[in-house]
Amino acid sequence: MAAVAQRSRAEEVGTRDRIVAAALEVFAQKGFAAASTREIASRVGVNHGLIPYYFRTKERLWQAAVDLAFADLAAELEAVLAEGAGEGERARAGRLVRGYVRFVARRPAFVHLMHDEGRRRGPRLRWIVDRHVRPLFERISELLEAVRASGTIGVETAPVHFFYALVGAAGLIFHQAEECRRLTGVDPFDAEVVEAHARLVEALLLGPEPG
Amino acid sequence: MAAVAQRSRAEEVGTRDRIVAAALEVFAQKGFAAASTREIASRVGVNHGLIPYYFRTKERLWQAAVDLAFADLAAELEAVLAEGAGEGERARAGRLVRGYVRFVARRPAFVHLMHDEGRRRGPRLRWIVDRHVRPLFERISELLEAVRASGTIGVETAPVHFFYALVGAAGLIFHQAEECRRLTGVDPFDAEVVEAHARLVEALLLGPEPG
DNA sequence: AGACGTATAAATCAATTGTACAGTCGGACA
DNA sequence: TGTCCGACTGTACAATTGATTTATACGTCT
Repeated sequence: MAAVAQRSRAEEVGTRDRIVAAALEVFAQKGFAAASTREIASRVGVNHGLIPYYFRTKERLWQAAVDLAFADLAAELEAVLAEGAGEGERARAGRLVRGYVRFVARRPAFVHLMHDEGRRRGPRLRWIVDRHVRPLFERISELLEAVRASGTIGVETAPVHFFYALVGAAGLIFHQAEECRRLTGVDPFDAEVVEAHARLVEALLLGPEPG
Repeated sequence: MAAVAQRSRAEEVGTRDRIVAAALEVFAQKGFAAASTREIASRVGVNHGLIPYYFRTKERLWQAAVDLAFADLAAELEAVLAEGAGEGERARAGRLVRGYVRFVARRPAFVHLMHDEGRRRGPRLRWIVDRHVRPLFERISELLEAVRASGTIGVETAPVHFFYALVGAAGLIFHQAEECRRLTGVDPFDAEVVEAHARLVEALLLGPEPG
């Protein structure tokens, strides 16, 4: 029942999971269309025939990779909001924003994936929005709405603007990290740079902390 | 010397230019790797052998398309800043931000291109940064710096953060327009939505207009 | 009118891709 | 010990790709 691989029981990770992890990296780097299942298999060091074997199609492999990325994000946000339980809305929103910035800095594959898929109509967009993005959007919108009600932010703007302004301001520097390095010499993934960006995005979106 | 096409001199546009324009669309939609020169040629209605004939390689065609996109942006920003000549730094920066938002709404191909190429090291990134992005970055940084000096914005943050926060907040909703539609039902390219987004981004980055 | 060069088309090539398939190996269980 | 089944490999195939080459048609200049 354990379904341990024949090859060497020393590796507890399981070939399938390693394929998914590699797929996330490659899909993030190249985008869905340009990513090749052969490269993914080659990174794991297995035969490329294993991909149709485990996942049937490239698309299903992609779904598994996306599930992995979003599970990671959900865990991060959960933890961040749990830490701030009992605090005011502004403080919790601040935690959320900073937590999101740190997350995309730690897992740039997530931003790459979203920037790749969010722009093309098709079954993959439908799948990712309905399964992953919508719950996230509603959760974040709720919180932003609460902060807005407390008066820090201008009143007349629809939540969708805040959402994309937040996600865009938070993520682009990491999505285009290579450009940023070439352009300014700054490495966005440097710990201090990440923190500076987190503080800036928080300040831009939520205004100065009261008190 | 006029090099008018043989086929029908009625179309003054020239096959080559029409290929470049189509290439910009296709590269923006699919990304460099996934875009096929055959589809580009097919959109124009010419044989795909014409692309190596005019441009030698796919990469050079891409460069021509990028030049076209940035020429468009430069003209827009030039016009916007000319309009605001003589105004204060805050007002000019406001014009710039709103102008940029309107531009990416009008020419989403620009954002798509940048989001695609800004993330991968390689000759295309070097080319686009050195040729197009750096002048833009310096121009915008200058203006933001001037505004910052006037005190509206927090002092301790490096320009690179503002730059990517601005570009990200301004562009993402248009880059991921399909996602936005699916997620919220809102069409980002609707004129009123564009204006609302422009106002929001201006307010977030530059603070309330003094006076 | 004839030569020439440019613009376009058609056919072709080698490389890469996702997927299908047939086989091999090794442990579990009888 | 022998059979079975899941994990894995290697090969093959059709489709698509960027690029090369060859052929054709038209305008221009002499």
